Amino acid sequence: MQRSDAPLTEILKRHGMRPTRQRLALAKLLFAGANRHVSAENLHEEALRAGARVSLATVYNTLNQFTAVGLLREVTVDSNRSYFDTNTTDHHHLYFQDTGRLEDLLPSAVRIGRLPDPPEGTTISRVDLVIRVTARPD
Amino acid sequence: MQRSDAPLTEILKRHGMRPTRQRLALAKLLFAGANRHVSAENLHEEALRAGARVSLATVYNTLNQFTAVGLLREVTVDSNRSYFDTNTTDHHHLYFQDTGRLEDLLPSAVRIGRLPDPPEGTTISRVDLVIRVTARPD
DNA sequence: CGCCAATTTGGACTTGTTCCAAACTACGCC
DNA sequence: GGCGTAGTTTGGAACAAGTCCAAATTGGCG
Repeated sequence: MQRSDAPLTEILKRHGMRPTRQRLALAKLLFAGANRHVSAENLHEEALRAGARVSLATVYNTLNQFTAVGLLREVTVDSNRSYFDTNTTDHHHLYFQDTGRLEDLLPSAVRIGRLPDPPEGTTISRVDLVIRVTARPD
Repeated sequence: MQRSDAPLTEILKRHGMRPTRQRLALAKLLFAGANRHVSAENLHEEALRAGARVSLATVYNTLNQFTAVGLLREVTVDSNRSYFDTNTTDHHHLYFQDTGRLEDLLPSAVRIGRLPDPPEGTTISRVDLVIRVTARPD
């Protein structure tokens, strides 16, 4: 936390969270570079490897809090593990079923021509499109 | 199993499964009427209510087997529960986040204009589109 | 009918995630 | 700078969905 986590600190504060050591460490891993997709276990290991002392429970808490305030988006591609995406803008996903890798697709890569109107009394909260690919057998 | 499960028996045989009492009971619930979306717990309860003695383990086995042979399709909309869809043709889903209800969308209801080419060495195995709706706050 | 491989089953187990009560810490206040 | 307190973290227990397993059962063929 020595140098220039000022922006991260600001982001946390702006969303009503105290900039604790743990949250800053995780935020740094999540938001320092390019967009990423992480699972809780996954991020926990990475944090430990990076020397941050954070419990798995806190990683779960933090991922959920970040998601609640819109810093992350949950992606549902695997029915027994949650993934979180640092890219919260409108886009789609490419999922490599063999490896579990998840990749963003620019919204421009997919054109969704028409959507049905949502049923009476409901609004569309989100449209998720996932292209699942496997290694070509050959 | 008294009357006319012949077609169901046939379907099971055709897919290399013995038409056991349990599989016939589950198949009847799944394929007797309109298309449906079920979870394991869900189908298990229903089977018990209908008087079929089936263990939860068998429900899991059967759903997985049916999926493996293409009688069912797994739908991933909730990261901590699996849903199975009796409609295995090309279509999309409407998901009511408040209630967990899942509904089919005819392929004609959504037009996907363009898909990206799959990465080198991979083939698209499936394209899943889920429209998530919530009760309109008002 | 009798046999054998396929199937079912209850219960133990695993894995992902949440809960909880106790310990810790950020931060506004004097 | 210390203090108090509400917010946070934590390890471990608890939970839930799903799989595994070895023993018991059963479908189908000869």
